[in-house]
Order: sequence, then C-alpha cells, then structure tokens
Amino acid sequence: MDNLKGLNFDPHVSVDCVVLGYDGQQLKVLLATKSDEAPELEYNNVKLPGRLLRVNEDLDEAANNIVSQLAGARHPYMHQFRAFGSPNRTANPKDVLWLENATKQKIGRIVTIAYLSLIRITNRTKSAFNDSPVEWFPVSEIPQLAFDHNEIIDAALREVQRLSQMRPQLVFEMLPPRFTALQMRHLFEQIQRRELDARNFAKLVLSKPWIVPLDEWETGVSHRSARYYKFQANKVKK
Amino acid sequence: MDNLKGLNFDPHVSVDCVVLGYDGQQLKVLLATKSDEAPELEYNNVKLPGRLLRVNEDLDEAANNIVSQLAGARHPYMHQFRAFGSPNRTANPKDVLWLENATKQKIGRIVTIAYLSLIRITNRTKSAFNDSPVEWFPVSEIPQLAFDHNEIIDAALREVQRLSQMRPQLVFEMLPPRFTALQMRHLFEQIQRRELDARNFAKLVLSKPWIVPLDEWETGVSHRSARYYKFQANKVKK
DNA sequence: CCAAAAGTGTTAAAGTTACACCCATGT
DNA sequence: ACATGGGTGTAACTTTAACACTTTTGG
Repeated sequence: MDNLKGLNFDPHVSVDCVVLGYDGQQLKVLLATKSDEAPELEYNNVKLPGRLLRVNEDLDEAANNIVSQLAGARHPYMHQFRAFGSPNRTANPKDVLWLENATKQKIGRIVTIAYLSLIRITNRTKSAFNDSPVEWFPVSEIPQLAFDHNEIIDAALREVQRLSQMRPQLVFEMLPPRFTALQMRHLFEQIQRRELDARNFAKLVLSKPWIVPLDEWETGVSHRSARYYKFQANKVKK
Repeated sequence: MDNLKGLNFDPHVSVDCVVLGYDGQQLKVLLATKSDEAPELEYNNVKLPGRLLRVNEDLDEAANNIVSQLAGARHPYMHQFRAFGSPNRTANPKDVLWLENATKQKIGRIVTIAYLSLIRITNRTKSAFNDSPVEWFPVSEIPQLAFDHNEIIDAALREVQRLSQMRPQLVFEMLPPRFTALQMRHLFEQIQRRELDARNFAKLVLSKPWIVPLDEWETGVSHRSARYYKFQANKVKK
C-alpha cells in the first residue's frame, strides 16, 4: 500500500463503505481481500473497502473518493449511516497488524464512519482498492470479516431495507440501464427479505413517473418475453 | 475544567449531545455556556454539551455518561444519529482556543459523533457540565453556537421529527409523569412544525396501549378541566 | 350567562393486501 | 402440445384526513 505512505492520515478515524450492487441475480457487496504482503495472517483476510481519514478531509469527501474510485463513476449514491467506535473493534491483533503494516503507523482504537453506497455493477468497477483486490460477494454468503465489519454490513442491510420502503427510487441505482419487472422485484425481495406480490409490485413501481417502459423486449427465452424498463432519474421530484 | 486534565483523551474524536426536553410549553434544548475562564472570547460562547472521547471508551458509553450526568437519571433515551467531520468545523480560532484551554491539548480537526437524547426536564437536571453552566433554550430561540453546533441541532430536529412519526412512544420520554392531551399535542406540534387535528390526534395516541388515562383532572382552570394521562413504558411492545 | 378549552364520531379518499386467469414464446 | 414465466384487474380492508357541536368549569 505504497499510496498510503507519506500522506497525512489521522490514525483515529476511518471511513468504511458498504457498497451494494446487483448482478441481475443476487444482491452483492464489494469486499477487499488482503494483499499478499502478509501471508502469515490466515484469517479475517477480507474486509470492507475503507481507509483512514486524511487530515483536513471531509467524511463525505473521503467516502466519495473511495467509492467513485471503486465504481469507476463520478457521483455514486451514498450516505453516511452510522459511526462504530467500540474499543473492542480493533481487539484482534491480526487485524491491527494488517493495518499497521499497511499504514506504517501505530494503531490504537479507531472510530469508523460507515457509509452505504448503491451502485451499478459494470465492467468499469475496479478490481482493486489500495492494492487489495476487491470482489463482489453475495450478501447471503459473506465470510467472517476483519474488525467489526460483519456487524457494519448487518446495519447497512437494515438501512437499505428501510430506504427501499421510504425512497424506493434509490434502489434503481443498482439496476442496469434497462431491466425487466422481474429483476426489479427480485432485487426488492432480496433487500426486504420477503416475497412480494408480482401484481401489487408492478402496480406500485410502474405507476411512478421515473419508471419508463421501453419498446424493447427480452429475447432468447423459452417463454413470453419480458418488457424492458428504464429508470429516469430526472423524473424524481424533491 | 480540571476534571479533564490528566485523563487520556483522544484529541480527534468527540461526542456531542442534543438533549431535548419539554417544559409543558416549549420544546427546549440543553446548551452549555462558556465558563468565565476566558472572558476575552465574546462570541460563540454557547455550545452543545459534549467532550472528547476517552481512549478505550465506547461511543454510546460516552454519550450515556454525558447525558445521564446532566439529566440526573440512569438511562435516558438516546441514540447516535450522525457524525460531523468537516475540516471547517473547527475553523473559528476562538472555538479552538476555548477547547485547547480546557483540554490542555493541541487541537486540529475533530470528528464529532452526534447523539440525540430525549429527557424529562426535572429539578434533578444538573445546572453544570464540566464546570460550564448549562441552560434550557427554546428551540425557536437558539443563539449562534460554537463550531457547527447549529447545524448539528438542525439535523437533530429533523431526526426527532422522523422519530415522532415512526416511534411516537419515544416522544413521551419528554413528558412529565402525568400530562394532558393538550400537552401531548403541543409537543408533537412543535416537533413536527405543523398543526395537528385535536380529534385525530386523540384517536391516534389514546388508542395506544401505552397511554393510560388516569382518574385525575386538572384543577384551577377557568374552563372544563382536562384529564391526565400517563405513559406506561412496559406496554410498548417489540 | 359568558368565555374558554375539553371531549367526542362520521364520512370520504387514499393506500394496501389478497387473489387467478389468459398470453406469448421456445422446444 | 406443453412448459415456463409475463402480464393484467377487482374487491375487501386499513389508514388517513377533514370537519362541528355539546360539555364542563370559573368568573
């Protein structure tokens, strides 16, 4: 992590990002895996993308920096949802060692500000963050992570569940430029962890001005082909 | 602020608490006023109660510590609602000077974790915090505060507005042991910044199992006397 | 008896939930 | 022709919003 050396980092505050995406099948979260610099650490070698805050760097700025770097997009949707500061969160010496190795600083307890980001998975999504390879993991198969990152993801999943009810248009940040009604519904079902009635769901979202039906249909399926829709962000008001 | 000296404070992270209460008339917020140690500082001499985080202290623990000290109660309702970390928040040299004077540490940018707390105003509410006198200010008459504390209060007021819709029982943390329907409604009206229909409001809250009518009535008013109710926390489910 | 606030019910509109059949396509 | 998922409407119920008159009390 040479790009971390020599810069002015605050060794007490970090920003971690729960980046969610949808590949058309599953809700996924972007996780960084340990670089090979310290192969002696066998466990907890997967974590959320994040880093220490720079001196004079705003929280939103740091998060936007991290996520836009990963997403390959300028202004991905994100918002801060909670700070985590338990003294136990850096209790595992292996986690701390990894971080100290990477930052060349002595690390004590770190308060982290957690962000939720919803992005579209594209081939512009970068495959590395600060020299750690990153990978999409289905949220149903998240391994044990470093620090308290499992707890942070749990909180993020509750947050996106809440969002999907209060501001459903945000969920469409994760869908591709065109998508079928089934894809929409499957994504909402995974977020809300319950089955949704297809007719009621269609009524609800298709009545929104920001869901626009296209004159394009699925091809190559052995059943009636589904219509494509697009999301029109500028039709979302207030 | 001798009680701050000699302890191990993290000079990068603080906890600030927006403590709201209701005196039967107005929604109020508890603010600390500068002690007389530095009378040369003329402006921004009022701020939120809060302090730097101690090394190895949990965020919730720090906030609970601050508020229970002020409220004179063991477990006041509170929750973290947002972190503020703009590099500009400690831009005013007067604010920083005050803090450096109090902590005897060199202060740079501080990330603060903001908590919202809803308490009952009683005569057990302490009148000082870390040697600074504290005072209840009507939320409609908040002066210019130190740091970004006006912005933090604005965010807290939006948070309590949201809470009053989603978990109305929390609002009753601010009401006295017995209260009239009018008092309830006035409090909700101030939180939501709109008038509420008296009949609909009565229907809504009086139908809740945790609002219990008492056989006690207002006295000494020159009109029909109002019934008292109490809040029964153990009837709140889930 | 007057002034002031307390207390109380109905209706309309909007939103939510449950539920079943025919259609288009590929094999 | 069959298997697969696509697409569509209605009725019951629940929730929310609007709205006015009679009662009680003190002065």
